[in-house]
Amino acid sequence: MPGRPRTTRRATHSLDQIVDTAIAMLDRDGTSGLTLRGLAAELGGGLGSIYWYVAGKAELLDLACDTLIGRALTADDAPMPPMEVELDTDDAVVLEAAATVRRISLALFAQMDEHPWLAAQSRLGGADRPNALRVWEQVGRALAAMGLSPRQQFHGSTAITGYVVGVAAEMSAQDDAVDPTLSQEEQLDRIVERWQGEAYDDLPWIRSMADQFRRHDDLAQFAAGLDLLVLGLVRQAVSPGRPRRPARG
Amino acid sequence: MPGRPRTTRRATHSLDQIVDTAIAMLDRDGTSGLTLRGLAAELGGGLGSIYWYVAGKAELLDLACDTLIGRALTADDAPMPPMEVELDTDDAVVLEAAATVRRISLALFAQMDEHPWLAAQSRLGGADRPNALRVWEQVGRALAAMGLSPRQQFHGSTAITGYVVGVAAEMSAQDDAVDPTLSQEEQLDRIVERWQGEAYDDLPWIRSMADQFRRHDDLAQFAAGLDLLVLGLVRQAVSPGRPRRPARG
DNA sequence: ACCTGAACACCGTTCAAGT
DNA sequence: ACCTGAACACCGTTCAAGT
Repeated sequence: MPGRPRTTRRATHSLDQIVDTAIAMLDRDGTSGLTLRGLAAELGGGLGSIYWYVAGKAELLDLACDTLIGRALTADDAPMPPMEVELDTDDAVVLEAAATVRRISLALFAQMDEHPWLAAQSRLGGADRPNALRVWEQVGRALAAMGLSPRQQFHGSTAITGYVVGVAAEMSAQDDAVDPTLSQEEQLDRIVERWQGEAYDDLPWIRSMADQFRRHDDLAQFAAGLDLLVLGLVRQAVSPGRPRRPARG
Repeated sequence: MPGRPRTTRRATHSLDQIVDTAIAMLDRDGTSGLTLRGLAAELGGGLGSIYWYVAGKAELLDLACDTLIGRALTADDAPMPPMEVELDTDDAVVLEAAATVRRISLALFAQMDEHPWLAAQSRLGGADRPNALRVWEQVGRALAAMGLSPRQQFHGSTAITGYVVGVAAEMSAQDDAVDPTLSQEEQLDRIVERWQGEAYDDLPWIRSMADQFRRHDDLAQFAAGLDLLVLGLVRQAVSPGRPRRPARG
């Protein structure tokens, strides 16, 4: 790994500028559309100079991902749809922890919704992604505050992070699959049309979902499954017959 | 899309052979290690002949993925860890549907565990993946049999499929991140060691998970989160105040 | 300390030519 | 109908040479 610039004396680039431009290119052209040559051209510099700032394309992608995950960590404007399931407890600490898990997950989803290439790149585990680790930390702390056992904390944190990345990736891939020149409306029509073909004759359930699919909302869909997980975690936390959570602090 | 071979008269290749060899290469070398030149060499033929069977690398990957998903659909040897949560209902139809969702999910996970490149490629939605669509269909039918509303079926099916792909992808990525020449034991040690470094000084929760992580089991971890989702779906199905599910048949 | 661009070793894809 | 391999248009990465 090359050194990061300590002084900006003669630099015409900066790491931040490179990463920001890379993110803009990724948003426009997708992961395979990000090219080091293209990036150099966009930056108005030579191809090789990028290598003074990052070790290669993989590290550049790591940085781009972690930058956006970092924005999710500090975002306070992520949409927060109301919970549709009853958590069925009045334990304020548990409820607050559940709200924290929801808030982080929804903020992550908002970034992955805005940047359709992100979910597929998001190894939230794995080192050299400091902000991803911070996501894990915050989810884990919330589950600990709920009073879950260490084992439940461990399993619960991977369930939440896996769910977020997986559902976002599926949704992003679905959007990629259709002609992007069409309107949102027409894309949905095109897919539902395909479901009427004879290839789907033995997939009646998918066909029956045409109505749901036509008026579906990615955010509501994401939140619905998330809340199933949150509900399950809260049930574990308040289930009788288990030792109470330790006092905080 | 080129035609598929109707006769095998003079063919030295077949589509099945190409896909199977590609899967073997993917297992050995990963997604970026699968090369059309390498594949041609392994098949003992020319580079161009592959293009008579598949339109390109993307279609080859689609076929490889869908082949393995198809194996998950017919597998009856996938490990089935017992449920650790109480479903708290004796409705036989609901319990059977829950078992079906669990069985499909665990069979998919088994494939993704065995083929670490699979999860990252798995757009389960999206057409031109017939077996993936069949997974969706089967999960959806089970949720319908539970008596969930169409909206709950729709949200539930994306939650399950998203969870499976997401958790499997995270676990596969984690395994990639460490030196594969080391033993399983040593890889875990290496990661936990890193957690003791000062970079993790403000990530105390992650550090506290060292014990859990050292003796973790991917399958148990996957099943634990899956069961949270299944529990949530069953709660929705049996919650009072909703119209009963229609009789079957 | 930071930048440049030619050079290298690869890719996936195409296609005229074969059998 | 099926196969071949040279040719093309790209990649990411390296590195000697610049300022």
